[in-house]
Amino acid sequence: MVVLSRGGRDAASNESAKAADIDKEESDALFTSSLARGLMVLEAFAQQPGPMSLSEIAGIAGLNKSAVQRLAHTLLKLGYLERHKNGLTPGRRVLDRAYDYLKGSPLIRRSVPVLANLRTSFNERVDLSLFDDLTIMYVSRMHGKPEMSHAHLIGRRLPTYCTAGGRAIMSHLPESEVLDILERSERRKLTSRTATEIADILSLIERAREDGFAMSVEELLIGDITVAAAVLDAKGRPVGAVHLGGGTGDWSPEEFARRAGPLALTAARELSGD
Amino acid sequence: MVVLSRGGRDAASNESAKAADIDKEESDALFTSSLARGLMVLEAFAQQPGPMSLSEIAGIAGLNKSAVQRLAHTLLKLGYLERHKNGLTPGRRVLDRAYDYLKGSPLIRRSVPVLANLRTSFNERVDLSLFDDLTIMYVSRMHGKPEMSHAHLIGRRLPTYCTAGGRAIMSHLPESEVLDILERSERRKLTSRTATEIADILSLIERAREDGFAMSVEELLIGDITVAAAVLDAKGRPVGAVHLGGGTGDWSPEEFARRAGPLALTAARELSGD
DNA sequence: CAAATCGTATCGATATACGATACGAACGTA
DNA sequence: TACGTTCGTATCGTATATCGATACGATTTG
Repeated sequence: MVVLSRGGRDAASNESAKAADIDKEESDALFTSSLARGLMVLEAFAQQPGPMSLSEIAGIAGLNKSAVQRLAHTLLKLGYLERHKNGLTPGRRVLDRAYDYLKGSPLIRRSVPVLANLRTSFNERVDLSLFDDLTIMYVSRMHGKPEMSHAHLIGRRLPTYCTAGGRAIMSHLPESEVLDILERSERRKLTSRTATEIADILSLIERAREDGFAMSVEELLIGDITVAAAVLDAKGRPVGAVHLGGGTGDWSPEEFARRAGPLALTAARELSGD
Repeated sequence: MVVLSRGGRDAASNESAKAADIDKEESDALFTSSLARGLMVLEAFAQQPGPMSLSEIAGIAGLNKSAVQRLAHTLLKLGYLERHKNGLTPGRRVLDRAYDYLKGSPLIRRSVPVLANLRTSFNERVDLSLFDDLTIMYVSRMHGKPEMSHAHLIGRRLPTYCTAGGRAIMSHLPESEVLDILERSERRKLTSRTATEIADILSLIERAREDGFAMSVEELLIGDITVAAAVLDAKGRPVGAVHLGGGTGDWSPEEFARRAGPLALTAARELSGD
């Protein structure tokens, strides 16, 4: 019997917890729940970034105190947790694992020179994101003008439905899959200009399909304008996007699209076809 | 009984495996070895970044095939591993955990504007690293001139003994601790100019103690020159370093020290004392 | 000073992870 | 075509490692 309380599971993964998943896991002889529970302890810090006590972790992860005691003890010893004065925090070891991921990814490896060149020819923010269902995850950033670098950390996730990158990606997906994503997305207005109606988003995606790149003007952050083009794998499936970002103070949307769009598209094509 | 084969343990952690650790772990009722074994599966990718089969993982991690089958199955389901055509690779979930770490760290949070300003006033590479015994780990980078950005990824570790940051950090440690670090370090010549003799390194550290910052000229990479100052916690213990890097084509070591040294020191002080 | 909460330690029961084994598919070679 | 290897996957009886209730001293809080 695999004991995975609903609360803990939902807390851990925001998207992949469809209704059927739980049934699957319950009848899964190969599933090692000790490992899953240990990871739940780490995942608790997604909900509360700061230091936490064992009981707090237990509450968020949906585990009893004894389990958290043992699992945290183990993670502490292995460096995946660290002891601070106010409680436990994630440990530096997690960055080692992230490094392994980045180092092992051919896409990310190849992207370094391409993005660096892109930043040379266009002195603005350059990002690479990976497609992951309802979110896109930022994995690489080359800063443009320092005044525009609001803290974007590696591993940050943003919604697929309202980002330029997400829409560029969706423009390479079949309609049914796009609708599935949009319907499952919690489409909130992050700014007053965020497109949240499915019809509106579909027409923006259609536009992106024609242009080869997508644009988002102040939909995530006032003052920010982003253009993005999708990176495809060998089979033509979108796996990520190249983003170029600038400030509305420096650019009109039309100018930005004219200048940045083709650059993003070229770079994305260069990275495509692993 | 905690079954942790020597090979697997060593593979996983390069520094914290002192002789006593194994005895400790053997008589540790709280240690959850299933969790540890699961993490060993992930840690295998530190040795071989690319896609691996179950057997390959088993070989590197020092686990039998059945264990890897179950653990990998679990990690796969949770997103910590991904399936590629040639085998398994780390999954995007590991980047989520890294994000939690970065987001939860007050030092890293505070460093973003400071490093951005630093890059404004000094148009070269700016890094933040964290001290971790024999290595320092890079956690933040602001790129300078694109032509100088060789791929430095988040989570990369470099030796403490031969980096400017490491020596800046050691200049704030008691002599006994410095000697301990130097003696346990495998001091190799990474370039012809790498300082490897303990006496030489100690005098460089002494120099750093006087100046407030350390310098490393082509000790890691020919053509590269780095200056760094240590970031201290509230108790005055070094926790990391601010690095400024430039090219030997653009700077003489003396010029670079005169210009970059004080900037690194100021930034490091600004980040100190949490 | 009492109550709550912290981290830590102990321990018996049993659910759980273990690992040997088997099987079909895919691949490369003879 | 046939064979040998290695892959991923599935099964299962057993031993034990994990479980979770419980207890304790130290701190903190009201």
